[in-house]
Amino acid sequence: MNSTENTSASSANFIREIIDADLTAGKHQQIVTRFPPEPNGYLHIGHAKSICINHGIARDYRGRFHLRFDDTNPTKEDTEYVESIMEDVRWLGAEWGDNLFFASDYFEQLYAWAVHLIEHGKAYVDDLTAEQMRQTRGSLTEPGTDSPWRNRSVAENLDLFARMRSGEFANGAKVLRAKIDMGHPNLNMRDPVLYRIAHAHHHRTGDAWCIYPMYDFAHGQSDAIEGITHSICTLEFEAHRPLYDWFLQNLPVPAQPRQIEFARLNLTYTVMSKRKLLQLVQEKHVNGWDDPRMPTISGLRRRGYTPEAIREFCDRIGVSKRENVIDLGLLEFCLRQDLEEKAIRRMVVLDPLKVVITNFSDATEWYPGPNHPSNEAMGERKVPLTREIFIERDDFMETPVKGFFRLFPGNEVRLRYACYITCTDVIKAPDGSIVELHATFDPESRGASSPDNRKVKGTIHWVSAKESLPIQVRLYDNLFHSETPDEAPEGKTFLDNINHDSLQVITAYAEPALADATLAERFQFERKGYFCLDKDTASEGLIFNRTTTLRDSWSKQQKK
RNA sequence: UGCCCGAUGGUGUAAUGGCAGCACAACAGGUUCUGACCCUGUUUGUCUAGGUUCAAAUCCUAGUCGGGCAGCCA
Repeated sequence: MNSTENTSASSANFIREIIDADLTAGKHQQIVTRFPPEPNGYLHIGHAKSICINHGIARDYRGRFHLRFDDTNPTKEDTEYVESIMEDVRWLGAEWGDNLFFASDYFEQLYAWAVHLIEHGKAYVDDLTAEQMRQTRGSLTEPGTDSPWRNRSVAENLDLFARMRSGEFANGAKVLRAKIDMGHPNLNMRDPVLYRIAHAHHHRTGDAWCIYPMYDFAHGQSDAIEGITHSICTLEFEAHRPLYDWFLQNLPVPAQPRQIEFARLNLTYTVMSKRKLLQLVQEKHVNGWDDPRMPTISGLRRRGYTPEAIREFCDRIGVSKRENVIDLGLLEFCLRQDLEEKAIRRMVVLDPLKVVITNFSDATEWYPGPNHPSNEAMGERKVPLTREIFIERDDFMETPVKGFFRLFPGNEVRLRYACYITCTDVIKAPDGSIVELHATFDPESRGASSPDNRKVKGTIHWVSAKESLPIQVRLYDNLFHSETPDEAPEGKTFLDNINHDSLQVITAYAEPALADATLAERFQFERKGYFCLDKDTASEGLIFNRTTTLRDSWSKQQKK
């Protein structure tokens, strides 16, 4: 059972080493992990990292994975978030089975444990205001001072705490604090607040409570109740670990979970804090939590990312305690790797330039093309060729630069799957802009190869002008033009780093077969990128999101 | 200024006293009915200074730099 040989791709990391050591020491029969979101926002790619770590460990060690909502602050939480979080975790493939929990389910037990602390002289009701408490907490360099209410009798504390629960006091009038050490070098140990009064409606417990436990008083004990063996969280909770352990040692809890911290994920060209993401949504810099430019799970999903790509990414970035900023390029690499295999190939012209094949009849000829270049099982479809077609405007250059081997006057290229054409004329508007091209095709090249096997360097995609389908395409770019949007100069904020050209909506022309697209499918518009149908399609006609572009060594070379 | 944590190519991550490896990126080539995919090759690294040791990325000491902590948020 204590298998350290992982069958999956997940690699060893310092957390797994700790678990291996604990197993070797005989501390556990089974490993139990959990993902503990607060339902106050949507999940993002950083949460995916945590989910993958926790779920991956439970899977590889044949243990259990719990989904537990840390819902101890009714003023910020909502069932809308509970639902979106469950959908996202499930979509990522982290199954929790019957192990769905809520910290609010433990409120009664937590209350009993608070009473236990009071009875043992380890907690007291304090009448200090929030402001007074801040002033007496001391500073980073100076110790705090004891509250004048610190030495109330057990009986008085018991009475007061019961009255706090019964609703006798107003918000903020009193709190329950642990009696630890106001001079402790770790600020979290300076008599931390355990319970605060909040006459607020809770999304699950309704109006049953008007006092709510703080995170510190709820988290570790919830872990203990569920038998969590390793409570994995991010670095900012490191300073809370002594307190986490203090509760476990001073309360009759059924287990002794171990907290382990790792560094959260940071990605270039994006922000990851819940507060900032919420701000982007509320101030309408994006169109909701699932805007395809958002790093939220729902945004990535709508953009066309796959759970497999995200999981592969989380696996590759590793786990450590070191601050990190991962190159967005790695996420895109994982995406392309997955989509290359899954995407159905289609031809779509995003920026059309009309070409008249002057020696072509008025008939429509249908040519077969595979749905995938190396997976025959994906089948094929037929593409209609007519006398007038559209090609990509940038696949033509009147005066070609060095190295350009697509269409230019006198040059022959292959129309993918169809035939060879040679450009004969360039038709221009009075202002000099190119409005149309004339070309001739080689009848011998039908099927996209010729009997003489002559070399045709360029192959371009195209659609029939007559038989194509206009579709709306949404082209996305990074939401921020800065690699590190959080780093704004004096007087500026991350909002000043927003890329205002991150969304471009165009009309493109697609081959007829694309009309059958479904939400579940992924497409590669050949030579242009990966795309997927957007959910808006239902009401407005076919709408596609560009998930990401293809690697493009030509344009990269041109920029030099 | 107190306590805690961290530091390996451009980025991320291995090496757990014994040849600094892998991936992404970059660069150069090959292949190609996608300038995609795929294949081959190249460049780039142990924060600094001492110490322990036959041997240090790894252990010790000091420093430097980066991060976290003073919510009745999580």
